[in-house]
Amino acid sequence: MSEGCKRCNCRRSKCLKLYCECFAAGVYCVDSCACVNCYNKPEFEDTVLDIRQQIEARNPLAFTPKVVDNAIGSSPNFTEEQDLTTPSSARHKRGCNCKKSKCLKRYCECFQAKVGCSSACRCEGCKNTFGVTPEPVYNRAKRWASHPAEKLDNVKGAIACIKAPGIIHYSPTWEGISDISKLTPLSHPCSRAAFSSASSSSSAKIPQAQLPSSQLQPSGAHYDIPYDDTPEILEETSNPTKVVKASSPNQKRVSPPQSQSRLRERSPTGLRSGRKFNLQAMPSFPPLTPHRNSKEGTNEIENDDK
DNA sequence: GAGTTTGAAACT
DNA sequence: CAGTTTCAAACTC
Ligand SMILES: [Zn+2]
Ligand SMILES: [Zn+2]
Ligand SMILES: [Zn+2]
Ligand SMILES: [Zn+2]
Ligand SMILES: [Zn+2]
Ligand SMILES: [Zn+2]
Repeated sequence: MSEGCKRCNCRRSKCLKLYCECFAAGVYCVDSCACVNCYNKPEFEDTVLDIRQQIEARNPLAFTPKVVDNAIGSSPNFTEEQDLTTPSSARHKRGCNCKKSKCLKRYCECFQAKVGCSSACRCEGCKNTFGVTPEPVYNRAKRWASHPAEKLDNVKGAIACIKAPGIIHYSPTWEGISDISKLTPLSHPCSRAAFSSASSSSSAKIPQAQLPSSQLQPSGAHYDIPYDDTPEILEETSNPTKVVKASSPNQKRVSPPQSQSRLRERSPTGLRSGRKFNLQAMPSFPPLTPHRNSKEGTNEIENDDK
């Protein structure tokens, strides 16, 4: 069983857009992926990183975990273990925008992540019950901040629009405020896949700068995100042998998206080669957003026709 | 397996 | 920022 867990099945994104689950997760595609024209491979590391940065520039949180657990650091409760009977205070940072699924199918990212909807969600007719009353626990309904967001449309028989737990802070995008990064409880079905936290050596932990004072920033400028989560994403392979790179056999680093004119098929356009440097022995992938490079030029990808 | 539905991501 | 298009997964048959 279990053949390799199949991953993505992209056909037109070259696995270089967030449409690709692998790319979005910050990992390279694997053999079990059924993608076509995949550039999300180590051989195209340069391109992958370049595109990643472009997307990241557009949305700094693009590669941030979509779901975060608000409970962490929430209360001084050191209970730490919440056992498995917690209502899961985790929530989707950007929320969903479901219109027809009522957040009861996997079309809904909240549902798929098994987390309750929150005020960040703009779903209609939400019936998602995750995050609330996980079980018959003696837990009183904590006041979930049910958000009145939803229009009062006709409620077909009482609705239980439960949304977000009280921890929700109203914010333009609280997605930025809580980045605790901790989630993805997904157990990787596949054997090895993402990393698991390198524990190993001690030293190193990059505390990174932290803004001591308040970081409350209502709206306004997006100077820098409040905190950058720690999205470490790595990937399988641990190639003990050597780093890829340098070798550059005959691969053509190409860059795909150069904005190919809107002509059908993205035209091959010219290539722009630039240079980028980065990387340091990465286990596998994109480091994340630890540093920001000014710009990178880049390469091009071969685009294929339709 | 093909075909439809769905909502995020991308684009305008 | 909203409207539209594109995309790949979830779902249905
Ligand atoms: Zn893909
Ligand atoms: Zn893949
Ligand atoms: Zn791929
Ligand atoms: Zn939803
Ligand atoms: Zn939701
Ligand atoms: Zn919902």
